Amino acid sequence: MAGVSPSTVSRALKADARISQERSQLILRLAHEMDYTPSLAARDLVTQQTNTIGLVLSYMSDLFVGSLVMSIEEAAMSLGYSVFLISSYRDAKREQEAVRSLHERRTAGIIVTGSQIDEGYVQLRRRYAQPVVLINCPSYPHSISSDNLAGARQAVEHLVQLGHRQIAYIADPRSHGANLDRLTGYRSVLDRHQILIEPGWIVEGDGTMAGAQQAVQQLLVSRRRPTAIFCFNDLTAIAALNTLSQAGVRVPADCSVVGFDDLELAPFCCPPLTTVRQHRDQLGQRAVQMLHQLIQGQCEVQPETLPAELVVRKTTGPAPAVAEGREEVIDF
Amino acid sequence: MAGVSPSTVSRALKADARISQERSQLILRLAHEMDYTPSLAARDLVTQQTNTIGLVLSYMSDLFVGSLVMSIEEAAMSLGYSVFLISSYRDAKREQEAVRSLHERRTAGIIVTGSQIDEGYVQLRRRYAQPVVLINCPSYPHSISSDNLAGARQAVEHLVQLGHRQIAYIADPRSHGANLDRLTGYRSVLDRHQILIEPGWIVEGDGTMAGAQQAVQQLLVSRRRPTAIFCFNDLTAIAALNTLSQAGVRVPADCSVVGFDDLELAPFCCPPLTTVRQHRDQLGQRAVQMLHQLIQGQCEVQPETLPAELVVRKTTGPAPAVAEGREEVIDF
DNA sequence: TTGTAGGCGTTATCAT
DNA sequence: ATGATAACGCCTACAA
Repeated sequence: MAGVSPSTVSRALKADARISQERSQLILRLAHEMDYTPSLAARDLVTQQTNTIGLVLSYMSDLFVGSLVMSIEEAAMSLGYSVFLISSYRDAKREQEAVRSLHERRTAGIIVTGSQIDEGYVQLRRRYAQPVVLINCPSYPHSISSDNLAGARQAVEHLVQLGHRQIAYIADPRSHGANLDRLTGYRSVLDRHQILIEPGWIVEGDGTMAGAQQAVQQLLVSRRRPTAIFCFNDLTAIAALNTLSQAGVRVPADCSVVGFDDLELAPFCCPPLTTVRQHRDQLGQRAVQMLHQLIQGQCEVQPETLPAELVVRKTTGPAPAVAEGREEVIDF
Repeated sequence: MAGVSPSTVSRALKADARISQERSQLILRLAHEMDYTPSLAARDLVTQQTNTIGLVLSYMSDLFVGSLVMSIEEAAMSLGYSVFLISSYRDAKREQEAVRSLHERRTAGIIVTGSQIDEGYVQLRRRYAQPVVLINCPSYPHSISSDNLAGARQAVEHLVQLGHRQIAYIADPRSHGANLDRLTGYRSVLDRHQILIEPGWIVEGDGTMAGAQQAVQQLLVSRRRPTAIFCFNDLTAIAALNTLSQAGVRVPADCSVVGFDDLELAPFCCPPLTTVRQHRDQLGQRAVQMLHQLIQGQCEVQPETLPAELVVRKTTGPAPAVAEGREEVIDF
């Protein structure tokens, strides 16, 4: 159309140095007029590189994941990558299918969050050429995680310091890695203080808020009601807040509640939620940086753990002074 | 590797009929052993079609968007499409850049939600070959929208029926389309009932919860406090609930609150939130179906509007009996 | 049932 | 500074 060879057009479009001004101008103008856009597929094919990274995540509608994705997108963009997202719905099959399809797309590398496979990637790593970085799976060599253990410890220690001895934990079985660490942190603090955990005080939701609600209801009908609840995450805590309120249990006067994540929502709960902050922006940023290093062939990257810290707001307070000793006799 | 021609391998991999069993088996086995995965870029290039649709959205961390994306992904998958997501951050420049990059990727079609360009796509449509479907922009010929107008009317009518005469609206200027419709619905109901809207009763947030909080604070210091607040969306309503509670205003005794969206979160607010339900699953599903029709060359698609209905929970109640007549004299 | 040949749209290499 | 040529990895006729 411009009466020049494809090579010349190619050079004009990518602002190659060795091309005359006038030709370049002409070609650029024509390209604009006819709305010509080069085909990425063709370019990727000959270049043998897609500047795209794959991101596998659990659910799109998860607030934690949502802001994580934003930080990943931003970091990726600043390094010149596009991001291709796939949801796994916390299903191992779908997760593997997602990774396979990213392999098909020849993405430069993959970030996985909320994995159901976890260490399984050490094997996938050999089969597939693309490097993989996991978020919140510290046992994997290439991973970035929040310090779930320390975060949970701070939360529970805070409750113990407030005088609580009857502390429950609402788990999320779907997030086994993070869940296990938080549970371990919970247990370790209570152990250290020689506080017994009643069997019925560790309850499980199903991942939904309705599930969390049911878990709280179990707690409410248990023989000894806990005076404090440590929740796997903020959404669980919000469900707890609501359920307690419906049951006439005042927070924090009758029962304290602690969440995990520190979503944007947390300060706007009623009352504002005490929770453990995860630095989602740094998690995403470091994950992309690590992946970038791996893509560039640097193999000596170390797994990283980012601090998680307690943010005290209004859902935690002193333990209510109930007849505790007597009840203990009844229970055991 | 199998000692056969590329065509044979190609046929085996896509289960072509005309190939012998044994060869096919062999090839499939070898392919599996050496972890061979065909290159999508090469296939797309020769096939001249990517079975991928592009999805441009405002923010990943928006709960409304999140569940919309899930329904879109699901519908797309069932029709054999992959989905490529890009965030626009409600910025017109980034939105256009997103569309350009999807054009580069030769996606089969594009869905846009939270557009800042809106009707601008009627022009883009000619320049780019890919069909575009907009969500919540009823003025565009190819669009699926919730009935924002009717939804807002139901919400405000509900408040009027409860005796409220001093009703405020918290707007979100970033979502101009939907915001305008909801504002219009709000106005029309009050007009019909010949209820005057105090100038200070239409306030704007900045899209964040903190912004919504400030908007509510403006309302609280206004000369005549509203007895009810209609919020642009649920997150705004949650911020309102919190701010009112902090200020010692009881909901719904002193002030009623209505949201919009009916997020999963809504029933778990304190108190559970009265809101207008948008059928996000249907929005997404219909959007994909419409796009699919356009991709297949059917041009006679009509814009669609999906019903939005009020869900009454616990944040709305009878208007408090204050000395209203007297104050009116003071104010005017 | 299988192989051969051509081409998808781009870039890289080598000439000119 | 520009053009010709080959190649990227795959698919689709067409021929055998």
